[in-house]
Amino acid sequence: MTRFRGPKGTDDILPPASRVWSRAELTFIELSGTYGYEPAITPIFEPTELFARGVGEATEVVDKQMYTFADKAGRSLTLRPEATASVVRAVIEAGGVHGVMKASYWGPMFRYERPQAGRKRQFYQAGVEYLGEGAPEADVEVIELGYRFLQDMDVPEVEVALNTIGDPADREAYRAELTAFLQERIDLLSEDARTRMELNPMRVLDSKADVEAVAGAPVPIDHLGPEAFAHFEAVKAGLDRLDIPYRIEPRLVRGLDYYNRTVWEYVPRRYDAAQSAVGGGGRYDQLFELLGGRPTPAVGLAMGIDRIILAAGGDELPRILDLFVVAAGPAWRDEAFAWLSRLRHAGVRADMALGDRSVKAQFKAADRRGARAVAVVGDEWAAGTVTVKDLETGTQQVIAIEEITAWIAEH
RNA sequence: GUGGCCGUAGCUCAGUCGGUUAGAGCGCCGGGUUGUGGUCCCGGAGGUCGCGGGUUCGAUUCCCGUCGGCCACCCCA
Repeated sequence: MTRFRGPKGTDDILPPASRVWSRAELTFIELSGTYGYEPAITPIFEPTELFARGVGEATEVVDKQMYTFADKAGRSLTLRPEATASVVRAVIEAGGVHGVMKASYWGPMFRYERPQAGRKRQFYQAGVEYLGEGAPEADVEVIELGYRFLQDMDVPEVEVALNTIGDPADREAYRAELTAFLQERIDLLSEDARTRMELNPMRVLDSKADVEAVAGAPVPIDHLGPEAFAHFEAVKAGLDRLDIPYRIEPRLVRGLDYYNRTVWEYVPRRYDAAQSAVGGGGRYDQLFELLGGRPTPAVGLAMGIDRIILAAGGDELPRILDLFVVAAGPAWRDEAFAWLSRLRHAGVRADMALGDRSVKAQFKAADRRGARAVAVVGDEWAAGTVTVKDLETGTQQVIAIEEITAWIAEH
């Protein structure tokens, strides 16, 4: 009998390690809720064409990283490599944005790549999309939200790498200038860079193989039209007012074609893996039109949950149980189990060890299962009392059964 | 997709210059006589030495393939 294994590049996240993931999900939902975002739940697969057009034919993601398959009717479908295209498609389909819409999402994404630490074929992103708002404060708000999320997740020393790539009209002139520059140095460029020069010359700027060749290259931030320039100035001023530290990174361009103006990434300084960005985002004012909708300004971000958990480091897991019920002997098991049920109905996070186990073994289980306290059901039950012990301090006392929730609240 | 390193208990790893009973630490289970964890002591369970093939009297050890992991490039969250 061959043992099964999970597919290459996938991770199983089991208890108790999944506690950290639950915490990340709850934290994100809570935080984005505070900023007024509500969940958008869209399919995990879409017509292949949506990503080809939305994300961009010339991007690596579309070119070679998609999980594409045909369904039984012969339709070409693709497991989503990112969520923005789906959310925008869904909103257009529902009639577009009237006023603004603030959507959040959480879930698995899929890219066919050679796996590495922090780079899985199925990975998890949490993100928000601020739709229908062109004001620079929207960019500021979204950047701040991602930054706060990383703080709440205890990722140390996060830096915001910030740039602007201007508007499409700004880029036409710039593109010609950049291409000319690259043409002069074509001998110094890597093979990758040469082919990329044709399709998407801006992407050569952040190629690690070409840092030297590209050192003096013209950069989009120096080729902004007046509106894009003013927008970027406002974004910077807004970040300053909110005390969000950032660093201008003129060569940051990002690999998804739909971005314009503001783009950024979050880079934790102490997380020195190659896959260093734990989140990123940008403005994408042309995407709605590109996908057949009305012109709608928008800005959004995506946070890489796998990488955030890696970057936060392996600290100890939180305790998840308020109370562990211990039966003083086999005679007390039924009573204890019934009481456990009542405790749970009352909202106490409680558990007990089942089966015939010694008191000692039950205490041990309480500790290992992450309980903060133990309650012993035994002879004192007849007097309407239980013995409770705080496992963190080691103190113990006898209390009335109905006082248990109050006691838990105090400990 | 390219190049490199690696794959022995649940985890981290040692080991066999090819030889018959494969080890440690941690973890897990039990015990140290009465109903008390996290420390200590004792005992126990647990291994197709990733998988397939080849060489050999004999392979976990050598060779090839394959699958998986890691690292760099690449890509991006």
